[in-house]
Amino acid sequence: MGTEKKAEKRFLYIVEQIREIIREENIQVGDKLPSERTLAERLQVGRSTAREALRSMELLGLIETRHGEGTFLADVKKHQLVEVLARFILEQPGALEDVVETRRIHERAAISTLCRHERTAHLPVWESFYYKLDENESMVREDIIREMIIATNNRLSLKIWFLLKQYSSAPFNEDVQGEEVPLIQQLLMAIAEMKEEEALDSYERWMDVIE
Amino acid sequence: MGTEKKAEKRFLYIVEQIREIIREENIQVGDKLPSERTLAERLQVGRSTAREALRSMELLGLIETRHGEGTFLADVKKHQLVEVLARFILEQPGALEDVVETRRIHERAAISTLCRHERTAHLPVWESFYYKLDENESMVREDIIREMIIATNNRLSLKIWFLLKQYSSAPFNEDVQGEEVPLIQQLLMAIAEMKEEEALDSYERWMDVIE
DNA sequence: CTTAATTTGTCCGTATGTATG
DNA sequence: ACATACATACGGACAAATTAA
Repeated sequence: MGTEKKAEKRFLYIVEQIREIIREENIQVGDKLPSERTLAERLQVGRSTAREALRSMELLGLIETRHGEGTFLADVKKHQLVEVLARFILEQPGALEDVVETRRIHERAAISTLCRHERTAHLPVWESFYYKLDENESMVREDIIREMIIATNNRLSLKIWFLLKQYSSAPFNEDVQGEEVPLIQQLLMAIAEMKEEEALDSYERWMDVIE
Repeated sequence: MGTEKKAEKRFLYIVEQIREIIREENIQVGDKLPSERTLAERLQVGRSTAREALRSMELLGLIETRHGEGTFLADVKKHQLVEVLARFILEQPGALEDVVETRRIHERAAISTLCRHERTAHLPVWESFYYKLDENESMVREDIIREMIIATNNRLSLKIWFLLKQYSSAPFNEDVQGEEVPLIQQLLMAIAEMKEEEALDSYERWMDVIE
């Protein structure tokens, strides 16, 4: 009753159960999870089994364990999984291109969405970006694109983008450089004017420059 | 020498070690890894510790373990991490709309890509679909769209789409019904003629009908 | 079909290092 | 300094599944 789900793997089931506990107890980011022994007892499994589930979640960056202190719900931005998985992915030919292309899919989609709605096309952020670029203020690429995806209000797309960004070799966390400035300004202007095609075109030329 | 990396966490270090073994022994996708006991002995750790590392890798989709049989190197393209992350995201309110929209993002991107390349725009599959629809043969929606994404040759996008499809409420596995037929035919025709805008427009109207 | 060996799945007891009060 | 709570780690034991003889 209630817990009748059939999971092929037990520890995957435990991961599910821990997720449920997090939800039921309304555990927020940074909060402490029940201890290993408590979890094991509550879920009616051995400590090793509970530990295997916890370790898996840790490698994914979902939780954070501190020796002698406890287990805590992690901020997703910890992304410990990235370094581990990136190495695996990079060893496979052709995979990196897929990652970059998929990242771009989400970026293009965000730009299209912005251009198609009055509200998102005229957010004060875009003007603010425009003037910062004009005044040669230091700006990071990923901040601009992140704002765009955030504005679309699709958190899943944002999450996927955030993940793919880490796999991308592109220097996304670097400052905007010389010849990019006018291209980004064109992009911002096109969004404000709701000219979708022009915006996407500026975007493509921007990407051609930095990669 | 060689293994002088300082890992805060032991099991992360073990994950690295296992990776090295995979590389050194030239273990290919589908091949069997050394048994847990062998690994533990080779890496000078307890079996529990080795298991925690293996389980972490399993949750990431890097390996596959079969009870009583052994541990095998998995195809990384399975990308189980997306699935795990997605489940966490889905608990947030409004997530379902995000899923549907994100799924559409990948579908639109595929259609755009198809229209922009001679090779993908003129695949025999599209003609075959067209005539099947004409002759009122039974066709499933997801088969058509899946073929489109496969044709773009972006396996990551395909994986994400496949995942999102499962969470979508849309009856994607059902047969194509009456009024959809002409819309899909328009879509297929537009792809063959490489008319991107027309194709996307047909796609939107198709989606409006079924959801 | 039976049996034995191998391997993963699970649990427990014990010992140790670390953080907190 | 001490006690408590917790994660870390090891190794043994047995169950369950698979494979091969």
